[in-house]
Order: sequence, then structure tokens, then C-alpha cells
Amino acid sequence: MSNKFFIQQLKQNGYKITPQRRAIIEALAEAPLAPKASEIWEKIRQKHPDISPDTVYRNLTLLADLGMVQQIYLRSKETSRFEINIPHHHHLVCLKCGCYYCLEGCLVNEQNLKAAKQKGFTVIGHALELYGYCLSCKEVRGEGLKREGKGENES
Amino acid sequence: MSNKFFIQQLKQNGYKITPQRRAIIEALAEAPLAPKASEIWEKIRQKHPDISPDTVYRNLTLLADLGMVQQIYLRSKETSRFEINIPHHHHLVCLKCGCYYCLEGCLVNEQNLKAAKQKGFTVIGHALELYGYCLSCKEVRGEGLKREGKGENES
DNA sequence: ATCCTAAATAAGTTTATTCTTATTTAGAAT
DNA sequence: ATTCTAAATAAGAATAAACTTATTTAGGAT
Repeated sequence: MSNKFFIQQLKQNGYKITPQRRAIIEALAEAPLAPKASEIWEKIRQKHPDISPDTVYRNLTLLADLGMVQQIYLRSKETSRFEINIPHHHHLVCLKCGCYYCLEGCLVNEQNLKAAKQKGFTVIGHALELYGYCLSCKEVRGEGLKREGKGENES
Repeated sequence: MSNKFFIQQLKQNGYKITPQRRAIIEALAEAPLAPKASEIWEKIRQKHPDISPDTVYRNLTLLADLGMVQQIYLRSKETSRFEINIPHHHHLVCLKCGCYYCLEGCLVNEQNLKAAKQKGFTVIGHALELYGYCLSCKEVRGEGLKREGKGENES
């Protein structure tokens, strides 16, 4: 919950604590919804006008690779969203309007992962998105798969 | 297995059959590995030098949205790969070298999807990637998360 | 066979993301 | 406190992916 936890995790993995990294973690923690990379960048620029977008992308990817942050692949033409990963869970993503919903709990259990272990693969995280159509888009399904508005989200 | 099946599926969903779409399906079916969008584009250009990359991207997305093709999100800095979706399965993706392995079967069952249905969400597909470190990258784990070579794949 | 219309495409533009390189800095060692 | 070095950053270039618009075309209707 606390940002200190994330800082500590970074240190434990041998990464340096920079003002930029603090700002990114702060922005993620304060955001009401899972923000896009561009939104995080915009937010941080208010206080740190000189932060580069590359730094934001790079660190979001790092946090996601470390399993501290979850990247939600929204498909469609939507860009990914990032959310602080507590508790771990998965998402429903609408292919038409791009909205998404959080599912409680995790659909992948230890048993699912045994094949990976047998191959000698060390799993440190996973991403699962279920794609389909939300309630309000279902009726208009017939209109092809063109996306319309941006849709509203749910934390 | 046959390309005709994919053509038929497109027709059933109300999409037109264009030479470009035939070429994309052909290229996917003939590829020994799951190709990247750019690789498909390059291959098709040999016969159809005038096909635009946009058409390739657009149709790969369409096929993925229809569940006929599976898009593998390789993370890292690798671009996605696309494979013809028979039989449906999931992947192990190495965060270090970008290689991937196919898992047999599907880890998501009907029971997993009940929450989605309760929300009135119609699931037409899903993507699940397990991220971690392959056997040969495991030892070098300590070197941070920088990616090195491109790694070899497995169909 | 010809016509018609929505869908699909190509071309060019725009945006998002990643890469490259020179510079700066966090944090360890002195 | 100062020095040192690998890691991190900023800036700008390069690439990937998506959008916009005018044109073409698949496939149904005539």
C-alpha cells in the first residue's frame, strides 16, 4: 500500500532510487484509475517539467517486469494502462469501446504453472485479459468491430 | 487447418474476401513460426508489392479480434507475434531474451469465466502470457532486466 | 454483364514507443 | 566530504503502429 514498499522492492532488486522513480510510483499510487503512460507523464510534468517520456515508459516497463505494477493490454487501439498491483487480479476488456473491468482474484493457480516449471521456466508474473463485449456494446455487436467512444472505466 | 476455413469464417462474420486478406492468411498458415507483423508484410510484398503495412496491421487485429488468430504479447521490447489459433493455447515469454514457448491446452476454463458472465460481459477470447525467465537466461538473472539477443523460438 | 454501396485499401500524416548517445547522478567506497 | 563507477536520465533520432482521406473494390442487386 505504502510507496515505501515499492521503493524498498526496487532497492532489494538492486535498482537505484531516483526522483523520477519516486514520482512515477507516487503518480501511480495517487491515480484513481489505472492511468496510461501519457497520463502519468502529464501528471509528473506538473512538478518535474523536465522528465522525459522515455523515462516514464522505461520505468513503467521495469515495474511491470518486476511484478510490482500490472500492465493492462487494452487491445483495440487503446494504449496500455498501468495499475499498482495489489491485490493481483485480471481484467475484462471490451473490444468495441475499450472500457475495462477488474475481476477479483486470480484465474491462474499453481497447478496451471506446473508445465512451465517442468520446462525449467521461472515464472515471475503473468498477464491475462479476457476480450469481448461489455453490456452496453453487446447489442450493437453486428456493426463490425469498429471501436467507438473511449468508454468509462472502473477501478 | 485449411485456409478455406478462415475465409469461410470471415464471410460468416460479414467481412469481404480481398486478395490482401487471402495473402495474410496464407502467410500465417505457411509460416513455420508465429511471425511478427513486419515479417508478414515483407513476405506478402514478394507477390503483392503494393500492399500497405496498414492493411497488414488492420487485418491481423481483425483476425485476432475474431479469435481466429492469437496475438502473443512478447513484452520486452519485442513486437507482438501472430499465430493461427489451432489449437488454442498460451505462452511462456522470457523477459530477458524475448523467446517464447507454447503451452499445451488452455489454462482458462468455463468456471473462470463465470464472473464475466455475471457482469453481462460476453467473452469471445483471451490472452494469457506467463512472463519470466527461460532456462538459459535464468542463471544470468542478476544482471538486471536488460534484454540481450533475440533468442530462438519454438512453434 | 452492369450498377451500386458499404467496406477495404493505399498513401501520406500523426502519434506512440523505443533506441542511441552524451551527460548526469545515486550510492558505494575511500 | 570527496571520489568513483555503473546505472539512470534527457534529448533527439528512429521505428512501429494507428489515423485520415481519397480512391478502389467485393459482392449483392438489377
